[in-house]
Amino acid sequence: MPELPEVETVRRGLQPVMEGARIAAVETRRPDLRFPLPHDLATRLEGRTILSVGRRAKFLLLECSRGPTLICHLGMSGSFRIETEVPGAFHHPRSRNAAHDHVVFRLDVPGQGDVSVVFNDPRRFGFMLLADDRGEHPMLAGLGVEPTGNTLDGDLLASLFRGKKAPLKAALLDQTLIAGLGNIYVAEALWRAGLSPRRGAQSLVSASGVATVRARRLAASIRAVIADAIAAGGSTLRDYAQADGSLGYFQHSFSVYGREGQACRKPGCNGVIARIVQSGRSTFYCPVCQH
DNA sequence: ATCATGACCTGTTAGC
DNA sequence: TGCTAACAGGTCATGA
Repeated sequence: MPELPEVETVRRGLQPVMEGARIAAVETRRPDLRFPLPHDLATRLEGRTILSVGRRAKFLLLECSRGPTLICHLGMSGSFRIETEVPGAFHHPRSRNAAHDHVVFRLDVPGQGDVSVVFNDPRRFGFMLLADDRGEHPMLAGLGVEPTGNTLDGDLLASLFRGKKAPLKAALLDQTLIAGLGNIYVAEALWRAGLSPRRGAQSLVSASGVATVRARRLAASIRAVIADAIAAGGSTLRDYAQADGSLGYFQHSFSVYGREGQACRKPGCNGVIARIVQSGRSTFYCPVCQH
């Protein structure tokens, strides 16, 4: 489900409640998600104060007092919801299915009293890990650059793609190169850049190793689509919702994702969006204006 | 090393 | 209407 913009949206929803809160208790309703939950999850976290709610790529990072950092990944179907003890309070769209509530954080929130943050994940592709006391973990060590901010430019993209035989689609999904893009935003970025997902990644590098105009265009497109999606609160597919229950609306801005058979939205282009499979995943693109 | 594929799970939807 | 197959935003382990 969640790519970087969705995880960032979740982070922003959790931050006002979790940051500064004391973890009173951690309840785990099953021993594992994608990986076994840390056996000492509760004992390491209970009694600690959450110092910050951060994000790296698609990982949420809860940095706690006196050491531990909880690393959370939402996988495909993970979500958090915030529950206050007020009767009749708002119902999160996913709270219907409490069978998939796997981890509950009981928090003591200054000024708000008792609040629970519940992790729900039907497919259980999500996971939670504990980093060491420096906030480091092998799962984070190999991650590439963030596509936010202005770090990612044509030159950096060219250096990442040098010698890469993989198609652009696969290279952009590679979290060790750029960290945080997923199936939706790769498709959208390539459409904005007018580049075919089938084009070899190394074709964006000139013979001398310098960024081509295509590399610059793609870097700009990636940054723009990620920034736009974050500003829109991410994309809400199916009934996925943010921690506060509200819905993102970037899905209304999709140019290619999920639009097979529909007209290309590029002004003046008469193409029809196609769907192909690359690396076992759907790729949507316009065969007319993306080369 | 690099790349593509299958596996992991459940829920929803498209199609017969 | 009901059953089945395909598909879903991610990542890891495998084998070519």
